Order: sequence, then C-alpha cells, then structure tokens
Amino acid sequence: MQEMNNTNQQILSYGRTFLQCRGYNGFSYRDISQKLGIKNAAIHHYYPLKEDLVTTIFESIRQQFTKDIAKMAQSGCSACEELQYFFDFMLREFDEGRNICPIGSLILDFEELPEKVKEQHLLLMDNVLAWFSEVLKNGLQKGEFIFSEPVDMRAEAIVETLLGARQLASIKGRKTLERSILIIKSDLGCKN
Amino acid sequence: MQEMNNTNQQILSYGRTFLQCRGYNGFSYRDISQKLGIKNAAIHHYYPLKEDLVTTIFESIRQQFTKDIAKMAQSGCSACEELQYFFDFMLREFDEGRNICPIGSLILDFEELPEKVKEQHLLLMDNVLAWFSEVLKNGLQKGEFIFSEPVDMRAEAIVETLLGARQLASIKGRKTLERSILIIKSDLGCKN
DNA sequence: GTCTATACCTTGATAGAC
DNA sequence: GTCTATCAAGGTATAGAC
Repeated sequence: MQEMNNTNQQILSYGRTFLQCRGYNGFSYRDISQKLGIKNAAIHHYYPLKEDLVTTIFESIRQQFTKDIAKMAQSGCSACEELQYFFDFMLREFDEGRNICPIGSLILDFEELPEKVKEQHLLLMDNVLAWFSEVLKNGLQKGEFIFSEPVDMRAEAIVETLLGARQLASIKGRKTLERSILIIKSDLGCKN
Repeated sequence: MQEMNNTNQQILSYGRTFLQCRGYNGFSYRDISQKLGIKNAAIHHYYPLKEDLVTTIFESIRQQFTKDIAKMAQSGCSACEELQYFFDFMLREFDEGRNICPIGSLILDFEELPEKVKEQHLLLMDNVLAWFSEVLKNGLQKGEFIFSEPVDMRAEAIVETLLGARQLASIKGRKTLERSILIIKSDLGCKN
C-alpha cells in the first residue's frame, strides 16, 4: 500500500460505499466531499477523473480479496470453512451499509463505463469466480461437497445467487441474504 | 388495456427497454424521443413526470405476467413445464436486448425512487415470488421436485439466481443464463 | 399531439488564488 | 491541499404557439 493521508483514505472509503449503494452514475464527487466537509474540487486533486477514483477503489477491493484468500490458503481450513469465511465477509459488508456487492454495482452502467473501469470490474469478477471454482474443486475431492455439474458452472451459479441475494437483501433486509446462504450450502451437500 | 396510439406504445416499449438496460436514472426522455424522431417535450404530454412513465411500464409488465400465469394455470401443464415457460420467457427477453430483469433494474436507485414506483416494484417482486412458491409447492406435491427447504425460501433463492444470472449474462452472454437455468432445475431434482 | 423556447438543477471538470 | 469561481453538458419539467 502506498502512503496515504487521512483524506485520501476517507475518499476511498466513502467512494466505495456510495459506489456499492448507488452504482457508478449514482453518486457524485459532491456526495463524497460533503461527507468529508470539504469541497468538490479537493477530490479532483486526488482523483482528477471519476474513472481514476473508481479504478482505484476496485484495485483496492481486489488487493484485499487476494490477501484474504492467500491467508485462508495458508490456514489449512476446510473448503466448507473457506466458503463460510466468504459468506461472513458478505454479511459483514452488508451490515456496514455497503449494500450491493461491487460486481453488481457496475452492471447497469457497464456499457458506458470507461475502459479502465470495465477492465477492473472484469478482473475482480474473474478472480472471484476462479476462487470459488478452486474451493469447490477441493471440496469435491475431499468429499465435503456433493454435486454433479462442472465446478465452473456451479461456481458461476453461486456467484449469481449471492449477487441477487445481496440486491434483494438491500431492499428486504439481512434475513434474505442469510436464507440464500443456507440454500447454497444445502445444494452443495455442505454439512454445517 | 386502454386505447393507445402508436406513439404511446412506442414510448412504453422503448422506455421499458431503456429501463431494463440502464435503470431508472440511466435513461432520459431524450433517449426515448430520439428513437421516435420526436422531441423531449412530446413525451411529457403522455407522461408528465418520469415516475408516471416508469409506473405505467411496471403496471404493464405486471399485467402481462398476471395474464401469462393465468393462461398456464388453465393449460394444465406440469410444474416443470410452468418453470420452463418462465425460463424461456427470460431467454426471449434477453435476446430482445432487454438485458436486465425489471426487478434488478431498479435496485440500485431504489432508495431515491418516487414512492409510487417503489410500490410497483415491490408488487411485481411479490407477484413473482408468490408464483414461484406456488409452482414449487405443486411440483413437490406431485413428486416432480425434490428439495427439503420451505418452498418460499427455495423460491427466493431461484429468483435471486435468475436476477444475478441475467445481470452476468448482460456482460458475458446468453450461455451464462442458460447454464444457471440448468443448475436451478438440477437443484430441484427436475427431470428434463 | 408536437413543436420551440426556456428555467432550473446537478454533474464532471478546470483554472488559479491562498 | 483546499478554496472560489466558473464552464459546458445534460437532465427534468413547464409554458405557450401551432
């Protein structure tokens, strides 16, 4: 991580929250600057263009994800536990008021998005899908899971369910997300 | 259906397409008017406020859905066939370029939506969830499906998976949606 | 039913002072 | 690093002519 002053960190934090609540075109520099008690133009000092800000947000999300899965891989926990770790992460994010997962937050605006933002979005999506596929593969081999479809296909469906669940939960509340996590585990034949 | 001239119909049709591609705040009256070769202000003649337009769009979607499920109920087809009818409808809509399901298209903007639009959105969501629950209940009783969770819970998870699948498919293509439909049917123990 | 014209707001972005 | 000031663009919406 580069050295960062407090303002920069807060810009990224609020920016991320706004992004995940309202999407790319749903928040403005003014929304962020008001939260910090500064002016619109000050944000442009850190991120001249909005695409710079959003790209940086996505890079930091991906960095954090990469760090987290590396830590899990070292800890030698079961595939079930790895999944649960991800689910807990989603629930915690939901509780923090970051209502939509970052992947879902860009889909409506995707066509008109700047190229570098699109790239980051696809990269994060690939990383998440690849991680799920890996966990499912291991869990199958170790007999923790039971299902008959190719792991990639199953992984994709899980990501989609979480995507949708996170969105419905932003309207209907946390229980919605909890229920879907139970279903996902049940469909994997997961015992806990 | 009220009598409608061609302009009005086209406004609703393009409006719906734009809404499902870009969300509530992602399209403008100008987008629609340009498609029709008329001016911005002409649309306001039919729908003074944007919320009027979007409310009408949602009402017509819900009306169509209500009509479709009534027709299915009369036709006496199996629960599996009823599900497949819905899946085919989604695939057809996807092919028409209406990329996101209407429910998903309003979620990001939901908080700031006019009250009457929120109502229509929730109403459609309830209708869809209730229909899925009903079909699952019947399918269970007739032995067409096998699963252990409450039907409401399973129905919710299916809607979420379709929601997410439709969104990923808008980026990654039709196959994504097809794959998820297979998984959903597989998890229901559906034989076809 | 469609047009022109217009009012008013928000947004992304820049220039230049401090 | 933050401010004031400003700009062009695009959005919603209205008034009134045709």
